[in-house]
Formats: sequence, C-alpha cells, structure tokens
Amino acid sequence: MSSFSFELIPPQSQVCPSNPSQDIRNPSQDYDRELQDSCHKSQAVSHSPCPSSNAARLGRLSTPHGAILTPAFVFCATKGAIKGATMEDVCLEQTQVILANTYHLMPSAAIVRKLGGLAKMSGWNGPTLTDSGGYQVFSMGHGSVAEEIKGNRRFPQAKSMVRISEDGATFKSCINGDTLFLSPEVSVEIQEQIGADLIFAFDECTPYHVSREYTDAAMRRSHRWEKRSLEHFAMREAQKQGDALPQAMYGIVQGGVYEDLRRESCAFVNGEPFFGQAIGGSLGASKAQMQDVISLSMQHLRKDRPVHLLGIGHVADIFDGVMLGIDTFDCVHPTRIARHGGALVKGGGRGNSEHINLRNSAYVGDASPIDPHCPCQTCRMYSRGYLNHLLRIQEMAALILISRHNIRFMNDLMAAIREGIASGTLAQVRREWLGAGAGG
RNA sequence: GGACGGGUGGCCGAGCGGUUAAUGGCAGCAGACUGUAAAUCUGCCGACGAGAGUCUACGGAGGUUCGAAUCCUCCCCCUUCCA
Repeated sequence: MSSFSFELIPPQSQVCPSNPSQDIRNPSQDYDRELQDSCHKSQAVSHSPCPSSNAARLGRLSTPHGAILTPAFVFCATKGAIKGATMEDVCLEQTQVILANTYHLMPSAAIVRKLGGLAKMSGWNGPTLTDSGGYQVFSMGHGSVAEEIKGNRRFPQAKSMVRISEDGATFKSCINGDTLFLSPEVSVEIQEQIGADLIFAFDECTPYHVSREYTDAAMRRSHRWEKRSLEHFAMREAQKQGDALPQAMYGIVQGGVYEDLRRESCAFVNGEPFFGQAIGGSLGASKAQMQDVISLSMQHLRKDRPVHLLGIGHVADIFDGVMLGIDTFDCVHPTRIARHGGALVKGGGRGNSEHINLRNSAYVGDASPIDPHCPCQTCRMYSRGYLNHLLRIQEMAALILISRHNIRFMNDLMAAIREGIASGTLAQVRREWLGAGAGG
C-alpha cells in the first residue's frame, strides 16, 4: 500500500457517500449563485475575470509525515528554516506543511541527510516539500517576479548568474560564489538527500518578458527535463532500502501565457505518472492574465491528482485559485512582508492592500493588537504600538512576532476556506477575509 | 595668555569662488514585495505654493568679487597643544 494518497472529501452540505467526487464537481445552486455574486463584486474592483464555475474542492493529501487537509498553504522554508520564525511557532500557529529549496540546500544536502532529513533536522517533523531549483533558473537570471514583470530588475548591471544547456543549468551560488550545476538527475538526488515527502520535477520557470519562441523552446526542454526527473526518480525509488522513506513527485505545467502551449504542457503532465501536478512559469503581467492562465490550465489538467499553484499567495489570489480547484499554494509573501513590517489583516488594509504596515506613524502608541479576534500568540500578547516601537528601534523581535501572526493568518484563512467549501459558504468567507478594499 | 584645527539643513558629516537648496549616512514620511541573492528595495525629506515659482539658509557682523558655505577682517563659541 502506498504511503501517499490524495482523496477528495465531499462537502457536508451535499453528502453523497457513494460518489464524493461527483458532488464536488456539482455544487449546489445556492453555492453557485453566491459565488457569482462574489465574483461581480471582485470584478468591479480589479477587473479580474471571475471563475466562470466553481471547482473548489476539499481534499486529504497523505504523506509518510502526516496528512495535509486541502486547500492548504505551504510556507517557504527555503534554506530549511522559515525566516523569522521558530518551528515551535510554525507548529503552534497551525501550519500543515513547509517547503525547502534544492538550489539553496544543495551545498548542505549531505548534512541535511545526516541530520535525518528536512523534517527531522528542522524539528518540524511534519509533511515537507522541496522545489527543484527550477525557479532559480529564472530568478538568478532575471530577479524576482515583480521586478521581471514591472521591468525594474533589482540588479540591472549584474550578469546573469545562470547558464542553461540541454543537460541542465549552471549557477553561481548566491552564498559563496561556487559554481553549482543542477540537472534533472542532480535535482532528484539532492531532493532525495533532503528527504522531503513531496518533490518537484526539475523545470525552467520562464520569465514574462521573453518571446513566444523562447517560452515554447523552454517548455519543451522542461518537458524533457521533467521526463528525465521522473525516470531518475523512479530508478532511485526502486533502489531505496532500509528505513529510507518513499517520496512522491509533482510534474510542472509551463507554457507561459500562451494558451496552446499551456494546453500542450497540461497534456504532457497528465500523461506522465506524476503523483501531483503544479502550475508554474510566468502567469502573466496582471491578475486578470494570471486568472486566465490558471483557469485555462485547470481546464486541461486531470482532476484526480493534487494540484499545486507555485508561488502564489495573496489572499485574493488564493480565493481565486481555490475556486478554480487549486489544492495547495506556496508563497514567500506572508513571511516576507512580515519582515518588512506588514501584518496581514482580515478585510484588508488601506486601499487595495491586504495588510497594514506597522511601521507607519498611524500605529505609534496604538494599544490594540493587530487583530483582536486573531488567536495567534502575537495578537494575544502584543499591541500594534509595541510592534511599531520594535520596528522603529530595529529589534528582531518585531519581525518574529509579525511573522508569527502572518503564519497564523494564512493557516486560519485556509481553515476558513475549507470550512467555507464544506458548508457551502465560500462566498461569504471570501467577503469576510477580503473586505471591500482588497479586490479579487 | 599664545598656537593649531573647527563651527554646514532634526543629528552626524562632505563641499573649500559660479553647474549648491547644498554629496553621503542616520532619523522622519510613504510605497513596493506572489515556486526568497530580500530583517530588502524605491521615492520624498528648508519654508510657502496645486504648479510654475518665491523666499530664507552654511556661528555673528562687516568686506573683496559680476558672483561667497567657500577668500579677507573683527567678534562669539568648541577641540587639541604650548605656557
């Protein structure tokens, strides 16, 4: 019997034990109407096309380190630690699963293995996932997503730190300048050493500002890389001995913003024996385009596997993704903005923001917590005014305390979403969490 | 008492005849951040004005010059050294 499984759970409001999956795909009319209602509201704000139909689903993803209830948010512990948080906090604030990165852990992969693998080494001991390093094939050459899309790259003068060939990608280590080489085979073996439950095929995350020709060629190369990843992975799995835990692999859909390429990439991933599937690559220059790309991909991906949306984590985007049937999300956003003084708040912050900036003068001397209803350790003990004070004097405690809050916020958000799906009230949940300001 | 070096925008600190409302840094005010080269980055930051622009500004007072934070004289403070 496999250590991995993904089962869909029927919503409570439409119990039909004999055929759960059918129910999930045929939501009640009430539910549909509510979603439409919610869509009109969000459309007015952001011009995002709303999901034409609701495909939100509840699931249970089982791994050797425990089960994940989906939809779920995966926190980025890129280098084996969630920046600004201890694993006690990560755990206390109801986290289900964390993610590390092959590229960043490559130099210390042997040490990770020696310490028992990512889950054990970090004290997390729960389900884990590793990215293949495919994102760095992009980011080391182009900068972050925002910089790439907006055209204001962070290091305009810097030469690309990556070189791509059919065999794989050669990087400069951002830690010590060492030359690193990642190929499908190397990525799989490093991910094996890191020992995450769920691992990713090696791909190339293509940038937005690149020709259709390049996107096309890179997609085909990614497919070849993914096939090699899968073959090498199957071989390594077959050779596993003793107490070595099994792993499961996700394939990744590429194709940029091009409909035919995305369709082709979905067909490729569908046809290979991956455990799960992820949507990656450039999702476009706007939320509307992202919605289109995801929607399109979801139309073509098979429904029996868990679907992960790579790198997306704004609250509105998560709602949109969930309604399209996405099961898991990962994003640096909640933990990154925490380190920049941003606390996620239900109903959104000022303007279209989903967070408040605790560095702002508005919070000087503010005795209230970030959110009086938030059960996180930070909100139970500390005021906005104190956090503002800590930020101003540059105490690292500020970053830790805000990170804690944002972790809990995301976990509570996902729990509320699951609850909303189960009870058929996702549209209300969406309104409650997004508020009037933050559009969809 | 004498010698030397200094006094620059909230603070620190460049500039040493025009391109200087005055480099930087800090503080302050805002913004950005979506498979983490990120406890990071960007913008604003004398006053008045929506803006064009108009005033004040480089210890104080005079002076030289078409033009001075920059050169000269005197005065007031401060550092260090010598008596």
